[in-house]
Amino acid sequence: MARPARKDVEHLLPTPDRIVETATQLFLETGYAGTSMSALAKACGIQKASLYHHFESKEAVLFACFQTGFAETVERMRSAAERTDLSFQDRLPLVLDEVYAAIVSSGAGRMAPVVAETTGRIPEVAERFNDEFIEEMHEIFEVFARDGMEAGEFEPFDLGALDHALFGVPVNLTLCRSMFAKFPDLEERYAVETVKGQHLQILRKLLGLQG
Amino acid sequence: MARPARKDVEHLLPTPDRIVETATQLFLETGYAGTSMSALAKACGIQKASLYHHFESKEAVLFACFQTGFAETVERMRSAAERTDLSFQDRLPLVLDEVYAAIVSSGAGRMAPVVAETTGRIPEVAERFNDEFIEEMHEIFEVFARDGMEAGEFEPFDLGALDHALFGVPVNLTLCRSMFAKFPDLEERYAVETVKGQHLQILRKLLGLQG
DNA sequence: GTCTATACGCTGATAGAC
DNA sequence: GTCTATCAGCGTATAGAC
Repeated sequence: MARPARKDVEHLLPTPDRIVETATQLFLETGYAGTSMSALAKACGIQKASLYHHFESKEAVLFACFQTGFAETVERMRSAAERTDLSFQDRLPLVLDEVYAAIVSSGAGRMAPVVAETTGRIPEVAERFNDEFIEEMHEIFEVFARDGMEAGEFEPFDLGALDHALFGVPVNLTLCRSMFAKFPDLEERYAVETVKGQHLQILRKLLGLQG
Repeated sequence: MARPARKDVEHLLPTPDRIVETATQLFLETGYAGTSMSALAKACGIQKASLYHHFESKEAVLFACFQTGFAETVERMRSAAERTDLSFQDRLPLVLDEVYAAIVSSGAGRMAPVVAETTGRIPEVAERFNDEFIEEMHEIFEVFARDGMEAGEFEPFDLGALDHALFGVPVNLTLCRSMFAKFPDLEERYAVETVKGQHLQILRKLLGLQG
C-alpha cells in the first residue's frame, strides 16, 4: 500500500529549516525536556532517524533554534531607534513595535522560559540569549532614551528604571500568553495591541510627553 | 554495613512537606518534565517507591506544589493594601514589598515558567494559578489604585496600564533571575532591592507623586 | 536523504518484604 | 513508612539497506 501523500505545507521549507521551525514551536508548547525527538520527527512528517542526519543531537536542535533570528531582530530595533528623520517621540512607537515583535508576537523573547528550563544543564543557551539578544536590545534602548533626553525631548528619568518599564510589560505579556494559551478568552484578556497601547501611555508619561 | 546517618536538615519537616518543598525547588531549576521521580527521591533522601506512598503520581506532586502558599500570599498583599491607618502613598511601598515577595523572592510567581510548560498537558494547573493567584492580586491592586485616585491622592491613570506597570517589572525580574541563575554577576545585575526601588520611582511618577 | 530495525538506559509506577 | 526488586514503555541515539 502506497504511503499517503504529504501535505504541501511540509515542502515549503528545506528539511533542516522545517525541523528548526517545528522544534521551536514544540519547545514553546511543551518545553525542551517535554519534547521528544520522536514527537519532533512525527510533527515534521519524517522518521526519527532522519533527524539525526541533519542534527547530531537534541541539543544541536536546540542551539539551532537559538541561532535563528537574533541578529535580524536586533537590527530591526536598531533601525527604528536610529530613524533620524523622525523626532525622538515619533520614533518611540516604532521602537515599541519592534520590542513587541521581538518579545511577544513573532519573537525570540518567547523562548525565555525554555532558556530558564535549560540554563542549569546547557548554560551556553543562556549566555547566547543574554549576549546576542538581551544585552543588545537594552543597549539600543538606553542610547535612544539618553539621546532623547539630551536633545530635550524627553524629561530626565533614571535609565535603569526606564529599562525595566520598557521590557517588563511585554515579557509579562508573553509569559501570560504562554501560560494561558489554552484559555478561550486569551485574545480578549491579553490582546497584544491593547497592551502595547497602554504601554505607550506608560512610557510617554515617564518621559514627560503627556499633554 | 550501616546506612550512613542522614543529615539533620532532612528531619526538620515531615516527609510529605519535604517532598513538596524539594519538588518545588527542582521544578524551578529543571522544569517539570526535566525533573524525574528518581531525582526527586534522591534529593529528598528517600527511595523512589516511598514517594508513591505519599503521592499517587508525579502530577499529584505538581498539584501539591501549587496548593501551597497562594492563599497566604494573597492575604499578605490584601493586608498591605488595606492598611487604612496609612495614606495611600505610604501604603504603596508596602504593597510593592508584598508583590515582590509573591513574585520574586519567596514566591509562587517563580513557578510561572512551570505553568507555561505544563499548561498544554495539565491545564488545571494554569487555571488554579490564574484563579487563586493572578486574578486575586490584580483585583486587590485595582481596588487599591482606584480608591487612591478617588481619595485624590493619586492622579488619574488608566487602571489597566497601571496593572501592567505593577506586575511587568517583577515578572521580568523573576524570569531573568531564573534564566541567568548561574551567572556570577546575577546579584549585581538583577538585585531585587535595586529593581524594587526603581520600580517604586516608576509607580510614583505614574501616580503623580513626584516632587 | 529517508527509511526500518534495534540498542540500551532511564522513566513513571507497582509488588511485596520488613 | 520505608525499603529492595521489578515491570513495561519511552527516551536518545545508531546501523545499515535503499
